[in-house]
Amino acid sequence: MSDISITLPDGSVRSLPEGATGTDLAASIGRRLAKDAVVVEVDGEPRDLAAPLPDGATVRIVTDREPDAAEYLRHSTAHVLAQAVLELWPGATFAGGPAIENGFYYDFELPGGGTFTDEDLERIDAKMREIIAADQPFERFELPIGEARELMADHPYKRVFMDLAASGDDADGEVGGGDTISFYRNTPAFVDMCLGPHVPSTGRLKHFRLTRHGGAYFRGSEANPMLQRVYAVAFPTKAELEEFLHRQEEAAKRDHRKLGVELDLFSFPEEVGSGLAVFHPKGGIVRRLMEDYSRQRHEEAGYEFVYSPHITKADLFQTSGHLDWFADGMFPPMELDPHGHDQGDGGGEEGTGTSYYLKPMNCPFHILIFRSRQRSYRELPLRMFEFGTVYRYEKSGVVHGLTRVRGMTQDDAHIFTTKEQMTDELGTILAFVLDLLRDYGLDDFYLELSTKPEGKAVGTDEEWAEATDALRRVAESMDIDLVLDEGGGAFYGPKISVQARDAIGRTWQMSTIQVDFQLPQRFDLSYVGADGERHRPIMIHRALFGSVERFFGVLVEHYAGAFPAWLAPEQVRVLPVADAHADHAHAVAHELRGHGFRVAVVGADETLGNRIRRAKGEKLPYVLVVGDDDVAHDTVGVNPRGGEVERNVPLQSFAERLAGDIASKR
RNA sequence: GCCCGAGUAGCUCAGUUGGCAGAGCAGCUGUCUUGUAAACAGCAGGUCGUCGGUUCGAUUCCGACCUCGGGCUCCA
Repeated sequence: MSDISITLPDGSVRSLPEGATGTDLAASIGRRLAKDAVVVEVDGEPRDLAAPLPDGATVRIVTDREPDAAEYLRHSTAHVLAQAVLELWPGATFAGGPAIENGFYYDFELPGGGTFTDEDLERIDAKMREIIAADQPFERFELPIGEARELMADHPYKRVFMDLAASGDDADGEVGGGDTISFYRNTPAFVDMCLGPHVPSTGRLKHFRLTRHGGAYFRGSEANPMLQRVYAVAFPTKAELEEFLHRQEEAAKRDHRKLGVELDLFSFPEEVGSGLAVFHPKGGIVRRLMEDYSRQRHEEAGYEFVYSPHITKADLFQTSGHLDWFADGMFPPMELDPHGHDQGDGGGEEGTGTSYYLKPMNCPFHILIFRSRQRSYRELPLRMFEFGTVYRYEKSGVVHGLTRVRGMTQDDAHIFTTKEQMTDELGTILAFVLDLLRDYGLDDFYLELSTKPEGKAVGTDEEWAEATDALRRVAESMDIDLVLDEGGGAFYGPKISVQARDAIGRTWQMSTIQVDFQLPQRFDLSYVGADGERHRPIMIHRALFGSVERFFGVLVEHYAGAFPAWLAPEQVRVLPVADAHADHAHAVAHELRGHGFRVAVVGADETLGNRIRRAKGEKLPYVLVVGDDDVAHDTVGVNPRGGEVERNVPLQSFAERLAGDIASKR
């Protein structure tokens, strides 16, 4: 029997008997390695450890300490989940179950259209741990498609995957492109169709937790049946699992919906309607400061401020294309004078009066402002800015806190440029947007380029390509990661969106910048060029906050409710130790208010300790305590958020410190 | 919109064979006058999400609707 030679990633070569497997290779190197091995990569292709190695291959042994091991562990654990559910619910069938970020899921159809309950998750978890304790092997085998279909006779969704793959569509990644279909058998009763690879046996799988269950359409389409999905998280080590669960708890504490109530910032009165927020006085201060600073920066950057109404006749949205492409996202129209005569202004069938719509976007109004008179190339780029409140009829299941609402205010601008100016202007806009976001405390970004949405877009391929290229060039010049979002553009043009990572690493879509060749055409916009001829301007849509509401919610979570001094509703609270110090406390407050600071005094009706505790709960930047010493020397005791108490601080030096915090936006 | 779950005091939550509704915190009134994260006492506070049904009687059982949470789809 001849030997085979295997090259390891470090370049060394090992000789093994013919037919040797990854397991053999690992064992020949070391016991520890054999124990930790999860799968092997043969010439870059992942394979089971049990598969024979081909002569001359380069082989990397993936252990559970390496980052890419988690995906294999998750996928294998998904099989255990499927086995558990199929055992617990005789007659159940299963669809797909991929590894995802931090874990995996699996979709099932339970007999009689059943659904999972929270208690079911506990039963499934217990069954999974039995399967893992039994240390069942994952045994691979392959069948021709005909036999594969027979094997999966009771599992129609698996057969759909096979049929799709046979017709060249393996978008789900369930089957692979070969002539045969691979399976993994754990027990005589449980076989799952799968590309693999898998860990050698279920005993390798330990650190998972079932987290949620819910409905999910088969293959993600509303046209398909709804299946029952179970989600789980899974990690190679217990420490990583616990770390993840801990991060989840920390994120829950930052939830802006919870903090919005606790800090008295905003609410969603049921009487008003789903997805419609009201801002309370404290939230109002934060919001006004956010908006004021934005206005100031926009003014400095050459934007002009405009205003437009909340409702308009249907014709405007007919011209803009919104009624053709965005009608699902709009509130139904108000029918005015429904029995009157058609005024000839359109917006309804003959004799049915006029329809008015709540506006879902601000762009048509800004276009009308542009078109209100003849424009010269000397005016371009013309930058119009509005805090424009728009209304969108979001489907009932998607409304979520301030991040997904039905009424929102966009910090919306539309820039009209010549074709020649477009790329420069896009670069200026992107730099402006990133700079401003940094002032709001977000400084970790990546960019996403969204291209033409097939089937729901207006305009020619050439126009789309040109606009997309311009955006790509600008994005690439920023030295920030760029990812492609195929088909994610708006109906009128491609876009760059800025994704920001917050204090605990979650990403949020913030600003969008969209190039639009379409609306200028639809509204027949023009300007007079240096040549005396009429030319078509190009329009750029951009919002920096996205919506003020969403941005507000993101900032609450980013700062965990502890706003930096420049945004804090109350920057300083002065606490007299006893009533005798009340006059001094008020004098201190008066002095600080004179500097423009937001200050309150809370008298000595309660113990000092309790008043401190309340102020800390409200996450104020500074609490000042004044007692006998401070009255005598015109000082204050400074208790800063997240810092040590300082005594006998001269009032003036505290004022300078706070002014510094505010100026630096910290 | 679809699948699942939940709505009890301002907040967090108890409340089972269907029989007059509970706690802590917050609020209000007193007392206490305090040097850095919970002083003491008292009072008040609820159409038990809404509407209908079953019942002698419904917070409790049934139905519809509204709102919220999780998931799918969608999205600023």
